[in-house]
Amino acid sequence: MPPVNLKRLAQELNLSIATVSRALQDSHEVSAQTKERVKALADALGYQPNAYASSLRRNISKTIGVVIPEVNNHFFSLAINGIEEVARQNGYHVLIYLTHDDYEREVDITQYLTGGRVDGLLMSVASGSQDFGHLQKLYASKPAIVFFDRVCDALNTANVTTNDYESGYLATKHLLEAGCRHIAHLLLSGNLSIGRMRMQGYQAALQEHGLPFDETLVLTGYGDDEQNTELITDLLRSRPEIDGIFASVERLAISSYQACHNLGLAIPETIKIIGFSNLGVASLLAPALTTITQPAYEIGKEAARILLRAIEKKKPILPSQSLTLKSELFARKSTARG
Amino acid sequence: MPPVNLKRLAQELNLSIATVSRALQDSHEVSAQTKERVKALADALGYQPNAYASSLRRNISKTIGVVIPEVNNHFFSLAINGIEEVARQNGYHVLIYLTHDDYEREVDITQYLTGGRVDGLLMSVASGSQDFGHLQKLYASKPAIVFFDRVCDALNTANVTTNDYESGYLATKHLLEAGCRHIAHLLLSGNLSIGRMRMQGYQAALQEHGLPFDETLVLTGYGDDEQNTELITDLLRSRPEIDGIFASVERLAISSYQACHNLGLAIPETIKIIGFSNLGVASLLAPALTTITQPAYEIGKEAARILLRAIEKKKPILPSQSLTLKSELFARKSTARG
DNA sequence: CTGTTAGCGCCTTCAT
DNA sequence: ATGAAGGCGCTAACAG
Repeated sequence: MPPVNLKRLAQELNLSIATVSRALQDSHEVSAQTKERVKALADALGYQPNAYASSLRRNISKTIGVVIPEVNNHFFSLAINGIEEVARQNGYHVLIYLTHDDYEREVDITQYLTGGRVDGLLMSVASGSQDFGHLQKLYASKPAIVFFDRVCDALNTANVTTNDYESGYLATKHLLEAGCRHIAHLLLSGNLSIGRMRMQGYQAALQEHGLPFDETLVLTGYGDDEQNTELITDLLRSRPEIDGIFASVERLAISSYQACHNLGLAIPETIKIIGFSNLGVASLLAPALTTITQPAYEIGKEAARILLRAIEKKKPILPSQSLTLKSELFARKSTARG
Repeated sequence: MPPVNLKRLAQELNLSIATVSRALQDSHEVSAQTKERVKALADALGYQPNAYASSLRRNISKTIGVVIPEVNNHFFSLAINGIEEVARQNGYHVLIYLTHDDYEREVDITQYLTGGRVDGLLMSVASGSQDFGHLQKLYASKPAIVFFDRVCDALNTANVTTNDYESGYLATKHLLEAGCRHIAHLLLSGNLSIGRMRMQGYQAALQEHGLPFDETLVLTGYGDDEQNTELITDLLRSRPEIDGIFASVERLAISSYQACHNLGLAIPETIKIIGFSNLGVASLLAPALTTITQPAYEIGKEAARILLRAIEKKKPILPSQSLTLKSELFARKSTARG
């Protein structure tokens, strides 16, 4: 059973390979009749063009890469959802790579990608990355790159982000207006642009309300959830004046919730918690926490759109194409009873 | 600036393309000295082999595809984690495709994949799929396939699953032994093997305890969470004798939790809930629900291992390589106070 | 040990 | 409207 390729089709139809190729591409310079014959046989035999031959010849792979820290995270999985959607609609394939927030892996991965395997790249940088040499090298090697959420300002390309500064500001203001006066701020280690932005918003809101910025109310968490719960529990125990918590990451909001639970502190009566969340856990808890939700799905879609447009038009991506989408604040649903 | 390919390296070194190629592959038939020279220059110029040329020539793509319903789901995202891990360790790339549990899309996707783009495939079938013609066609067209979690028995290949029947049985037994006598069972529509197995376990446990199987206690939910919460609320209102719920899917467990909350039914005093969950939400709630957790990460890893081994050895995958991993039951953590 | 040759399957001038 | 021929970058069989 010979393979089904252009040669095979050509032989069976007594045509040249070139004609068959053109017919399948709906070229104007092929008679309608021939087109029909060709397509009919192609269908019958289930012809599928060899993607690699085509890529090699045309120097286009119709494939994009997605490099993110992890997928087991509502934000990123929703983003992938959006990316896959846009890619599929445009006939693109999606390669996925996970860095696990590890700098070494990120470097490794970017090296694979230097080989023309992808036409473009969507990236959210690992929290551990301080040096961006690997990204610069990758960038120099061709593929279009769009960053989303966790961006790298060292490259001259577009970013799709959310209004992190403003969100941090609004979250804190929300707590202040609800009467909180001693608001702890929780964030993750690593020097992500995101964390910095949110924290600046937090500081701005405090300042606007004439409250001092107390560094000892800022807690930096790590990877392990249980450990974070411990840290927060300790903080709450030693600082009983704390009446509000602003968690810059969903997992820290959950840990806060559990810490309060462990200490028997009523939410929201004694302590109010507001945390970033992406249709994840925080809004399902009882009592539900107030959350700030990033439009993750839309972020993925928009980032993919910018990337694909640039690829199709063969134009470089400009920083001016960057987009900032708005996060939304969801106040706790009243836990209706009856 | 000419491109960095074998030709370029060969020219600069006054060697033939073949020798350069062999040197970069550490072939035994190249002098150590030449190897050094070649590698040095390759490094200096940042040579990266063109993946597509190599794939075309060798008819091997070092790429696998993952076809799953969705990624925004703890089970699948953990599984991808495992898959990506194993793939990366073996130098494979991972293409991802989402069906959104839609039969049409699944058919579309399997058609793309018939073109030799991937060496193998990991799949969890869409819940809507009744006809497996597309899978049979795909299977006939070459690539190795391993199913995980949601399998398709129509193909003669390996499956990686969990002990669904046993889990359903144990979950129900757990409730029975805790004193429940009227246990509702919640599952999703679609005729997935998984749902059937778990339900059978449920029935077996009831029978063993001499309780009748009451069809009116079985509720089939749909895609929308809020709607499901409504359905469950109605069920609980109209059947106040219900004292236990076995949810075959995490989202239904959450909906049950919220329905109880809405009705003011105490968990676990009035109603005990046990639900499948994958390090997701259910165990974080307060009170925490008892959960059955599938080893999703391990499932992904094992499925990928079976697949890659078969690809590397160029041997077909046999049903006898199927694996059944065990789910674990986690009783609710005592919500420690103080 | 190294070089020459011949494709993998496809697309694209150039010729007819 | 069709065909013939060359080559994308790489590998592998066959010489020497």
